[in-house]
Amino acid sequence: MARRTKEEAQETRHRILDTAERVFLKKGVARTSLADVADAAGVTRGAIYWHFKNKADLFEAMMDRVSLPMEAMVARAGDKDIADPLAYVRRCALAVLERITSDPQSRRVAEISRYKVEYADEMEPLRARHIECRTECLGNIERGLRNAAKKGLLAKSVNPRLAAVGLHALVDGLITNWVLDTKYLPLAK
Amino acid sequence: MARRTKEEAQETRHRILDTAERVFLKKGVARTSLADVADAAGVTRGAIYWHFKNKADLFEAMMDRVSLPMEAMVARAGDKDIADPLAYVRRCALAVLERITSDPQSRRVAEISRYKVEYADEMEPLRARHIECRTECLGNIERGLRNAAKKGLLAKSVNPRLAAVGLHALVDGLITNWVLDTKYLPLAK
DNA sequence: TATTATATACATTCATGAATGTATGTAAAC
DNA sequence: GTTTACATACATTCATGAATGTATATAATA
Repeated sequence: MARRTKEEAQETRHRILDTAERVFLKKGVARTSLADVADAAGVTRGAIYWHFKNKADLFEAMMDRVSLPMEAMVARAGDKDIADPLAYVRRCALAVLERITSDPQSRRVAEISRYKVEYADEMEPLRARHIECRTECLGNIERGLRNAAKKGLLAKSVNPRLAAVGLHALVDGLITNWVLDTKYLPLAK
Repeated sequence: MARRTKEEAQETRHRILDTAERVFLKKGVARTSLADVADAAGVTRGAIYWHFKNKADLFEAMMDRVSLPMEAMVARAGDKDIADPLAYVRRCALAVLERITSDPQSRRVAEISRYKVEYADEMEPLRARHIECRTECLGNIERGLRNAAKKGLLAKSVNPRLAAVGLHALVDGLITNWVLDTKYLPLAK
């Protein structure tokens, strides 16, 4: 096929990513071949190999589209200059839940990352990245809670570390279980 | 090879299951072929196909070995004749965490079920079973909390349903994250 | 401005290597 | 003698990655 203009190329790239999301969700990452994605996207494998190195690379790009913004939000929870850190942490947690439940793309990706991919072999690096991200996230929450305690906004009896771990686990568990089927109804909190 | 006695056959069956655990954990379920499992277990694929229908069947049998006992324990949380239902629920949660952290087999299977398998295609039935099990588990916890409230052991301001969902999500999240790397330290609670 | 060169954005083809399920063989247990 | 508990062999079906083809956008040049 003829060469496309740069904008058209970006368009196909995004189409491939969108399609990968849907196919991965349906068949699981391991069982979908790049031919599956290509067919569903109306291109050939050649196009995919042009834009991405391999399936792991495609997967990573797909994840980054939604996880990077989320990470950015949580990243500021530990900032010193936030007036009410406790409220910020709370809003963070709620915002993440709200986003997952309202934005279909976020929901799809969350479901894929929890039920449709195996963190082994060539996906192993993703696992490392996941751990790293979580560690950072926990650190930010902990710092936020510590700041809150300093300002007298949080009882000093609570261990910031354990509270951070607990909150994180709770949110993570809620997402994991809500994504499983939407009748689980967590939005209340 | 020569025919084995019935006990020997059961032994092979268990060996296959044990081996599958380790190989699934290492390579992920989708990427391990039955030949991989057979080689590691010192048998041929013929043996596996004799004892199990296919990979999904093998996987299910492997899961059942550890999940069935756990389910049984939680199943009694809703019983009417328990003296302190709140304490029982609490002990249940702690027992599950204790088991996962102390029993290597439970830990392996937990890690597999969370990070090394994709719930899609022929594994889809497992997803349905997972949902069903969770629903039942939530129901039991909720009943337990409701019984506790009736006995005045629990403040009536807490919504039993939401509390059950929250507790379940918390435990689930803790397991999910502890299994990721053991330095996460949840045992405190 | 017209021409040319080159990098781009794919499509097509091919070689290779699994993985699966089944069918069949076989020797010992029962 | 028959069934059991496997091993072996085979046919079929993908999936991958690389190699190659090709037409055009774009930039450089004249």
